[in-house]
Amino acid sequence: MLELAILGLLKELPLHGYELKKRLNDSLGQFRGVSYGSLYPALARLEKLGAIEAVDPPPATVAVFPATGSISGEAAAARLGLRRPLRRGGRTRKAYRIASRGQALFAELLRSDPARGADEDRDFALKLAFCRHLEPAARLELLQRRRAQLADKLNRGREAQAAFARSQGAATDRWTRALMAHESESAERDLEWVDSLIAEELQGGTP
Amino acid sequence: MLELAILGLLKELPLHGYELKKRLNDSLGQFRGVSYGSLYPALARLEKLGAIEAVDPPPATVAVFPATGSISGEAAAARLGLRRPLRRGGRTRKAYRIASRGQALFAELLRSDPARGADEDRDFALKLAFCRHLEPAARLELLQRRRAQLADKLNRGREAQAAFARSQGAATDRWTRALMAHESESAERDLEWVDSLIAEELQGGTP
DNA sequence: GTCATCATGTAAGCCGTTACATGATTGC
DNA sequence: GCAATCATGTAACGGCTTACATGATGAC
Repeated sequence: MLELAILGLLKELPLHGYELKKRLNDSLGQFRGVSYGSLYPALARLEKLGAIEAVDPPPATVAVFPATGSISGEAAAARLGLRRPLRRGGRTRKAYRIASRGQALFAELLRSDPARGADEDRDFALKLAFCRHLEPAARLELLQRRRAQLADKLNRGREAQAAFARSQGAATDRWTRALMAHESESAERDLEWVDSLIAEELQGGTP
Repeated sequence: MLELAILGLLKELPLHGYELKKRLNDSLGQFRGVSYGSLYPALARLEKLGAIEAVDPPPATVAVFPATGSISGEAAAARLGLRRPLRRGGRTRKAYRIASRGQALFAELLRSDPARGADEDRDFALKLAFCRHLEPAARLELLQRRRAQLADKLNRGREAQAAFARSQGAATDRWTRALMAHESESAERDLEWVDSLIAEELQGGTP
């Protein structure tokens, strides 16, 4: 999952690890708490696979250099092979860009079978955040698989609720009862929401 | 987290690994997909800690022997030290019961700081499922910590939403927009729900 | 000159998954 | 006798967290 997120972010623009971590931390909610100890090894793995490659003139922070100016200067310096320590930021930055194998891997991960168990919500959220890179049919499939997943979850939830109601615990444990009811309601709402996304998708645009 | 769940289940009655897994899988939703490869080592860890101990006459499956009959027979056999292979089930079962250190560990885990990051939802759900074992003040604290956590999440979500709206992506990526909006709504509803639990708690009973 | 921030990495340890090994009992 | 289910474990592997090591730049 981390790989998918990295590839998705690098698909938009080359970034170095530190910046990547910042974006993972505050843009994709699921990666709050991702640490260098997992990010850098993940980058190393992806580089070894040939999915990403170090890009010589790391583009400066977007906000600072708005697409004009010193970037071309850095590119020129890079062409001359200077590779000098960079102005902004400490220790030499190592920016990565996505390679064509990475594009393929990204597409594959985005279509891959949904995670089973506890990660399924996050898995879907991540894929949805990048589903603009899918063609409509694949996007629809993503949504429909999620729909099935939620329907399953709802069924299991209702069964568990019913079983609990039949058991001796139900009388004394109002918290578990409340929890189960709330989880079922949440699943129902998620289901309705996914249905609305599917409906939008089928009529090809915002309603 | 697995330890807490195990202790919580063993607190009600002694169980062997296989049965424990079944209950984890279909009673506690979060442990769908927990495997023997994690369950048995967890039991071994807990046993080494002295939190649980093997109990000699493993009680037969609850539904099969409703609290009368062969259980006392097994207990008698155990007193005689027969320890013969058990009637129901294959390879000799090894049931565990919670020990007093386990009671302490359970209480400690139940009051422990909430997980940070991706696991926070599950962490809370699990603790709520066992919070009947907490005294009212500790239960209230659990709920209030969860409340703070959700308020935080909601703030971060709204910020991310606002940041996204200001960025170039908002125009083209309706899925990310929808995702963020839905996640904020979910967090709001969770917050209201926790508030209702807190209110119930403060007036000391079901409303 | 020193502190905060930027920046990259490694090492130890934990825990979880998958796959494998083993074997008893029940029902057909 | 064979398959399904019950039952317990181990081994290999992967990946994440925490903590540590290192070092440059810019602000004060």
